[in-house]
Amino acid sequence: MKIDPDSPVDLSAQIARAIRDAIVSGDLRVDERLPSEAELSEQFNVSRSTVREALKRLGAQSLIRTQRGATGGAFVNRLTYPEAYGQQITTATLLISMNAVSFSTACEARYALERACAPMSAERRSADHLATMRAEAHRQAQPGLTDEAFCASDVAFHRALVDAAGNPILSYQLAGAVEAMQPLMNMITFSARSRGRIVGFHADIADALEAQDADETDALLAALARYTDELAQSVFAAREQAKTQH
Amino acid sequence: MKIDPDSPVDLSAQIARAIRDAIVSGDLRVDERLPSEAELSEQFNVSRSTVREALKRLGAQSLIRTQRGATGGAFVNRLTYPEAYGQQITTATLLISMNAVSFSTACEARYALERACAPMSAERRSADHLATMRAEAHRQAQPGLTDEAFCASDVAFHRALVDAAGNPILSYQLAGAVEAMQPLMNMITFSARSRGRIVGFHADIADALEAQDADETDALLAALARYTDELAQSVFAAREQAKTQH
DNA sequence: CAATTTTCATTTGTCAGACATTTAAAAGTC
DNA sequence: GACTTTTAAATGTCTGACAAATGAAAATTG
Repeated sequence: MKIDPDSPVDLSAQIARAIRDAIVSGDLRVDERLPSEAELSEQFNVSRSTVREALKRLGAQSLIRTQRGATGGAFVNRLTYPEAYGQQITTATLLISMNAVSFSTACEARYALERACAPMSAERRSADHLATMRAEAHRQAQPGLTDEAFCASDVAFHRALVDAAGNPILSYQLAGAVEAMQPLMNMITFSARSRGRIVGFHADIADALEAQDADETDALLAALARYTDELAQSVFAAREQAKTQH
Repeated sequence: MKIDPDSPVDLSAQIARAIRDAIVSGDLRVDERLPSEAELSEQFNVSRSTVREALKRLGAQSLIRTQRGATGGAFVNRLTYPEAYGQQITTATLLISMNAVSFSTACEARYALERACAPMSAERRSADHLATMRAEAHRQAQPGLTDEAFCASDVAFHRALVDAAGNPILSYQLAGAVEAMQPLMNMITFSARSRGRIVGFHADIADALEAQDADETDALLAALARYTDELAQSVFAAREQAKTQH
């Protein structure tokens, strides 16, 4: 762990890097306690504040957790799936919103990834996953649902579909793609008719999964992808026209 | 932006949260300058060190960047694709290494996702992508290549395949899946014979993409997935046997 | 002796004030 | 006008202090 005080890079960034490397390389094991802030500041020959700033950086990436008190300190954190999901979702959401990603691009990516799960989901789907999907489809058919609630239920449906594949790495990867679409989906107002179509797709997908029919599931997802994109395009076009007339 | 000094949550975490929310909600726009540390410490009624720790947290997530000097300060950072790739890769790598994810699970996820790209890659592949893939396949055939170099080239090949789909969101999502596999792949020693098979697959995939044959590409990727997993299983089994004999 | 309470040392969280360094704009100089 | 110097503002770092949490050891009590 070498630190260069004359580097143009902040000391706290260098220290964070050194500790991160130690974690990634396995030098520091999960749940192992790091030296106290005072010890670290002595080791690296910097002030305690600088060490603290480095530790905050690592904490923000869920690489460490800290605990106060006598036996407290900073511990190497086991990155859990929920934590990784969360990071994945915020990153993907920001990436999309800050880079003017088009609806079509995001939609294409999302459904391509979902279709990658379809064969495994069809093979391994449990009764639990099917029940969740049917419950969400039922919720979506309720009248008086706000667009936000409809989209949230849509996300829940698709997450169940992905989770049904029984591969946690896939679920983690897909979490970002599915959830990050929600802000874009929320831009659309769904008519009763379009909601009806989507719910129909969802019911058919649940049926296909129950029948363990991978090809049918894939075809339905492809059709749903096409319909979603067409719907969005027509909504955007209508909005554009209203603007020019106005 | 409300801060509660009596909350069990650290003040710096609360402040980071408040600023992050302002960024995500669009209250703070890209490249907009945040108030100076002194101003923030007055606004939130905390010391400058606490504000600084909050800013370091945000910096670690690439949400802000800081600049020294008269016109310096903290600015809302536009999350670029390379930055997002990097975060995605470290998170995915740590998730796999810290949670004892099996080779089979990671391999299945990776190839399922890659196959999701295949139809688009076949349709849109450019001469550039094909050239990259052929160059990497050629490199992989060179004798005397270390296992690490072989794996690195393998990653480069597959990233070109993914990038050929021409969907940046897909590329971003797949970066994690492909790169995070590398440490696992590095655990395998590739015999000349198995390298030959893999290079053969790569050449065939490049051919199929050039011919814009999506079905053939998909079939080859599926076969490569199967071969990779079998290879890993036999390597692990051999190692296990050697251990018990020893 | 066992259970409870108290004390205490350790560690992180926060604060205040100082100085160093960087940077661009303003002021001065030729 | 072009160049140099000064200056002000901002982040980066350091020092020293106190608050708060927390578990372990010590003291107390029944």
